[in-house]
Amino acid sequence: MKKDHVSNAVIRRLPRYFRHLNDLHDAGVVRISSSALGKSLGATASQIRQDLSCFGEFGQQGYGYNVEALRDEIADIMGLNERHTAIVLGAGNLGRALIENFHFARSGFTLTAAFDVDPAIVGTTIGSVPVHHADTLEELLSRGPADVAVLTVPQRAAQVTADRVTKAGVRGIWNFTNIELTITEPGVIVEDVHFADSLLALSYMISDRDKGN
Amino acid sequence: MKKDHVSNAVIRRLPRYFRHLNDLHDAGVVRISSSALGKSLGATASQIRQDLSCFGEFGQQGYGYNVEALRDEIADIMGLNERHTAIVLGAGNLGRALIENFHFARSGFTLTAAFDVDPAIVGTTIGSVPVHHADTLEELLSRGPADVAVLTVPQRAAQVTADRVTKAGVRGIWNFTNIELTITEPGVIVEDVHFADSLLALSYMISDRDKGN
DNA sequence: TAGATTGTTAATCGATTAACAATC
DNA sequence: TAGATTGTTAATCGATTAACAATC
Repeated sequence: MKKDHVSNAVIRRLPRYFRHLNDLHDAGVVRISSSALGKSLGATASQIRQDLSCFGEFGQQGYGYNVEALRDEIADIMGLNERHTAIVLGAGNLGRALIENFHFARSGFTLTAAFDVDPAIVGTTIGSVPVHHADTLEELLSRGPADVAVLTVPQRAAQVTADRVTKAGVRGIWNFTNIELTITEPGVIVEDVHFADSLLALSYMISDRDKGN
Repeated sequence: MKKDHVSNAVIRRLPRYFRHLNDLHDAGVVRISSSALGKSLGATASQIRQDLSCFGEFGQQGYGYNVEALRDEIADIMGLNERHTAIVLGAGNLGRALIENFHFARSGFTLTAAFDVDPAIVGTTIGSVPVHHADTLEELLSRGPADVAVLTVPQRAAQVTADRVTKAGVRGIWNFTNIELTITEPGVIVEDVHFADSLLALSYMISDRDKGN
């Protein structure tokens, strides 16, 4: 039974299901049961069935799930077929690395442009993505809007840039700065990729906490 | 009352507390109550007090918390003062971007070396970090071990490299590849930074799910 | 002292797991 | 048909929130 609200925990598991089903498909697996899928993912069969039931009924009693069909369903649920577009704000090291190496298309995104202020790179092309001057952001977005802005600007420019780009109609910000963004525009989603938080969590987990006791 | 097991949810919130307390400290704030802290973080006072109580008693009735002292306590809890070391495996675009831009020291880490197979960069230095040939990984780690390996190699090299480096005594892997690593060495922690998962979650959240209904 | 705020215990809420009738 | 496995309802578990006595 389709749910109208899906919890964040479920949403975060979808990409993993997708990735795993892709691997299974590539390996030639045609069908899989929730318990087999659960075993290979380190989850319970119950959880997988519950998760999927948020979106519809994709299995068949006595058979399980068709790997390819389920993968395609999950892709569709995640919006992979909606031809989302993205722009990169800040074509420094990280921005450049993402443009050159991250496969946006595999997540259903088309990278249409990058923006920077450095005269040395404005006007150039990274991969096949043109780098425009940040001053032209609003103008270019008014002509061709983008769904998501990849925020890879320096910390100090993060909030201002986020303000500009949300005002210009972007619906999501993929935030690689370590800044906690404040969004005034309603309905805009911020997805944080806080490297430092991640490394600190790892630091905690490898630390010797029992020194004293 | 100190807990011996701390839930993952709590651990993931610590870096955010730390960051926020740092900002407050920089802004000259000396003391703060759990309710004020909660308000500015978008959390309940209860949650903050519960979270902190996992590690000890850092507040004072009628007063609240000393911002600097609490920040330092949290830093210590996360292992920021343990002088952890890290190496980077794979000095391509992403590895290079991390070396040049990510402030490892702010998370308590010292970057001691990078490794790659590309003869064009082996022997060079990125920032102040020397790039060694991957063949010398075991030898160099046996002389000077590292706590964490930053895994920024190509997908196909991910599992083999993880195997090598865990065998060589690394205790944590900061995994930037999109591979689900299998770790045989006991006690090794993998912290995944799955860009694609993050972007897909964002894709889901900005998608029009009500098209049909 | 009076007011404020802690740490902790109890209550609630939500997410995960188990159980099972339905059915391929 | 018999066995397998689903989708869903119920039970359990864990995490968040509320309440409050202790006390600075």
